[in-house]
Order: sequence, then structure tokens, then C-alpha cells
Amino acid sequence: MTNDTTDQPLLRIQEVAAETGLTSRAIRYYEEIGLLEPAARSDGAYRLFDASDLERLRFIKELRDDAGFSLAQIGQLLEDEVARQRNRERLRTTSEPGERRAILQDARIRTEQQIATLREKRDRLDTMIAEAEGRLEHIDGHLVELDAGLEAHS
Amino acid sequence: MTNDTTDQPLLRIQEVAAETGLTSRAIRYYEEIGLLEPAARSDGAYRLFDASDLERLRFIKELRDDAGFSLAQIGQLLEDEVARQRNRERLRTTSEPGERRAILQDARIRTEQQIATLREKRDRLDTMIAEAEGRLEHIDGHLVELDAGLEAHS
DNA sequence: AGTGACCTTTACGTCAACGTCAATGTTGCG
DNA sequence: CGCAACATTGACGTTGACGTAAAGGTCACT
Repeated sequence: MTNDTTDQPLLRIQEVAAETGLTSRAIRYYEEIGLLEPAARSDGAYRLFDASDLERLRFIKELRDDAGFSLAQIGQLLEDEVARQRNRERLRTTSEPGERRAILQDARIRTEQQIATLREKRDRLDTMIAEAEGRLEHIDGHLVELDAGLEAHS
Repeated sequence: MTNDTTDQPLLRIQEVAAETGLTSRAIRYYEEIGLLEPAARSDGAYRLFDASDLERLRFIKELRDDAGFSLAQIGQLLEDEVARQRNRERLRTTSEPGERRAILQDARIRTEQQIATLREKRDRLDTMIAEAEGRLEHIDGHLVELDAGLEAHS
């Protein structure tokens, strides 16, 4: 069937940095504060990252840059790294359907929570946009009023 | 006509803090980095804030908390304080229509710029939401697949 | 086996955005 | 006028999110 002994190409930190747009330092820092654990280490102690690590790092960067969350908030929002490692292992080892289902359900809940949090933030932005549009119309009102005054004067 | 010798009630810093949800320290800091200049000072040197100051501070807080902008970015986005003081004065003194029109046009441009910036940020959030929804459907796909397997098995 | 490019940990430095004293002055009420 | 509550300007401290330099190992290649 499907080959799940995935022989993924593992990347070293600088390649990951180039790929994600983060710095090596930032990546190490994220590990330090528990945002991710690289998939493996080399015989020497080089950090080795797999595709899932890259995905996670890209997501972290988006949450930081685009959504403007703090790393602490991102930690809350993301599955904690301990559980992620556990599930990564469990999904590879077990093919017991109940187990797989539980893991997937777990991921589903978290993803829905993430969507809710993102929507909240977007809604607040929408409110701010609406307010700004209100100010714009207010200004336009004054401008029209001014023009009316000029017209009446001529 | 309209009474423009507005005798506004001026607030002291702690009242402003209570009103806006900022701390006194933060408000002083915003002044320090040039985000706003209180409308007046008392005989002693107490800072005194008017309604326009409150509005500006509330906007700053929203930009910081809800939109996640840095104070530097907020400084860019807001009319710089020097111009604001100048315009505040000019709008009160001059009733020359050309002058008033210029000031209003100026405010209009800035407000439109603010709206554009906010929309950019909202669009990036929308993209992230769409991506998260994609992940959700991906998970659901796996779940359905799993259920199908179970069903076929029974 | 040697070399250059990359990696490791450790540790101190930095910048933003304030918090927190300390020493002193101001307001307004009885 | 006396006093409590609030204000002022320094100035130093703190936290988050890294930057940067030092002292040394590792990898891949010749």
C-alpha cells in the first residue's frame, strides 16, 4: 500500500532559514521556548528538519508577521510540541483506526480553534476599517458643506 | 452660528488612562516618542487632554492591540503630531474656505491611506483563514477515508 | 588527513515598550 | 494653611524577541 516509512530529505538549519525567511537564530530561539522540536539530530548534533517542521515554521512566521501574534500567543494557538511529537510517532506506528481517528479529531479541534482566533482578529480589523470609513465620510461631509457654502456665495 | 471657542472639559492623565485603558506611563511614553502632544498644560505642569486627544489615544490603542502595529508603524500611519497641532490651530482660527479645504483634503488623504493599510492586513488574515480552512478540509478528508475503511470492513 | 563551510552551545548585547521607584511639585478641599 | 491625592521629571529595571561574537565541533570533499 502506501509507503509510510517516509524517507524524507532532512534539511539543516541554514537551508530551513533560506526556505522560510527566518534566521537561524530565530529558529533556535523558537526551539528554546518550546515552539518546535526539529525532527532529528545528526550524528554530530546538527539539527535536522523535515517537511512538517517547515510547514510549522512557515505558519509561525505568518502568525507573527501577518496576524501580529506574540510568540506566547502562538504557543497557545499551536499544538504544544510534546503532543506533536507524540502524535507524529503514533501516526507512523499505529494503524489502529480508533487511534488514528482520535489523533485526527484532536488536530481538527485545534485547527477550528485557530480559525476562530483568526476570525476574531479579522473582525476587529473590519471594525476598525468601518470606523475609518466613517471618519472618511465625516470629512467628506465637511468638504461638501464647504463647497455648498462657496457655491451659495457665488 | 456655531460656537467654536469650544470650552472643552480637559482631563488629567489618570482620568485619560481610566477612559482609554492605557496606563499613565504609556501615555507619557507616547508623548515622548512623538505620538501625541496633550492639548494643554496646567499652571503647574499637569498634562491636560481634550476630546481629540482621547480619540487619538483610543485609535493608537486599537492599532496596537487589535491590528498589532508597532508604535513606529503607528507613527507613520498617524498624522504627525506637529501637523496635527498646526491644523488644530488653523481650523480654529481661520475661516478662510481655501485654507479649511486644504486641511480637510489633507486629512482625507491620510484617512484613505489608513484604510488601505488596514485592508492589506485584513486581506492577509483572510488568506491565513483560508489556508487554515484548507487544512481543516484535509483533516476531514482523512477522517472520511477512515470511516469509509471501517464501513467497508463491517 | 586537511580544509573551508557549516554547525553547536554559551553568553553577553540590543531595541521596543513600557514598569517602577525616588525625589519633588501641584491641586483642591476642610 | 495643611494635608491627601495626584502630578512632574529623571533614571534605572524588565520582558520579549531576537543579534552577535567567542570557542569550539562536524561534514563533505579532495
